[in-house]
Amino acid sequence: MQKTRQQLLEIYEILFQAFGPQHWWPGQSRFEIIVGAILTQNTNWSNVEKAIANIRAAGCLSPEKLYALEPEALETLIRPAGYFRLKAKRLRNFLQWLFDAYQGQLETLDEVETRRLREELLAISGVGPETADSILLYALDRPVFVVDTYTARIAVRHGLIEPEIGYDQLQYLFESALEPDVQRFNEFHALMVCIGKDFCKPKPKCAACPLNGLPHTIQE
DNA sequence: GACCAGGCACATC
DNA sequence: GATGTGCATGGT
Repeated sequence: MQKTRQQLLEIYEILFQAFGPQHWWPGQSRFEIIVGAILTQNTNWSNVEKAIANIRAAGCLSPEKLYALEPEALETLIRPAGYFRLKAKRLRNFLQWLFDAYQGQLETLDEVETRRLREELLAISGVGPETADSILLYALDRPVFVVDTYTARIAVRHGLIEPEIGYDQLQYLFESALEPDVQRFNEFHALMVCIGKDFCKPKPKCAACPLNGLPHTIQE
C-alpha cells in the first residue's frame, strides 16, 4: 500500500511537471459539466464542445430549458457529439431523475451524502461509473476518483494492477492510497487524460512518454 | 480508408 | 461472469 502510494505520487508529480495544471472541468456551470460528462462518453471532447455550443446558442443550457425541449430538438442540438439519439435519451433520463427527486434543483444535491448520490446516479440508465464519478467530482466537488480507460492502461503498463481488474477495484486502488482531496483527484484524472491522449492509445505509442523514466514501466 | 475518442446497456453464451 | 455488439460524429 505504501509502495503503491509512492508510485502514484511519483506518477502525479511527473505528469504535473510535464503538463502543468489542467484547469478541469472545462465548463461555466455545474449543469454544463454534467451535460459534458454525458456527451463525452466514448467521444472526443472537441465534438462535445460543438454540441454544448449549440445548446448554449439555443438558450437551453439549464435543466428547465433542456428538459422542456422536444426530444427531436435535443437530438439535433447534440448531433455533433455522436450517438446523438442515445445521448438525448440519457440526458433526458438524468433530467427526469433531477426533476422527479430534486425539483430540478442541482443545489439540492448538496444535501445528499456522496455514497447515496452515487447509487442514485448509477441507477439512471445511461449513467455508468465514469459518468457518475465525473459528475460527483467535477460538478459536485465530492472527493471521488474518476477512473477511465487511460487510467487503467497506465496502471497496467506501470505494474500497479493486473489487466483484468474492474472499475471499482481500480478506483479503490487510488482512493485507498491517496487522501480524499477534491483538488488532487481533479488534477490527477485530468493529467491522466492529458497523457493518455498522446501516449496511451490501444496500440502503445510510448516512445516520448514522460513516464518512461519510471523504473517500473513495463515495455510492450 | 483505418483508427480513435474523457462509455454504457443489452444480448448471448 | 465474460464476451460481443450497437450506438455516430469528426479529427488525425
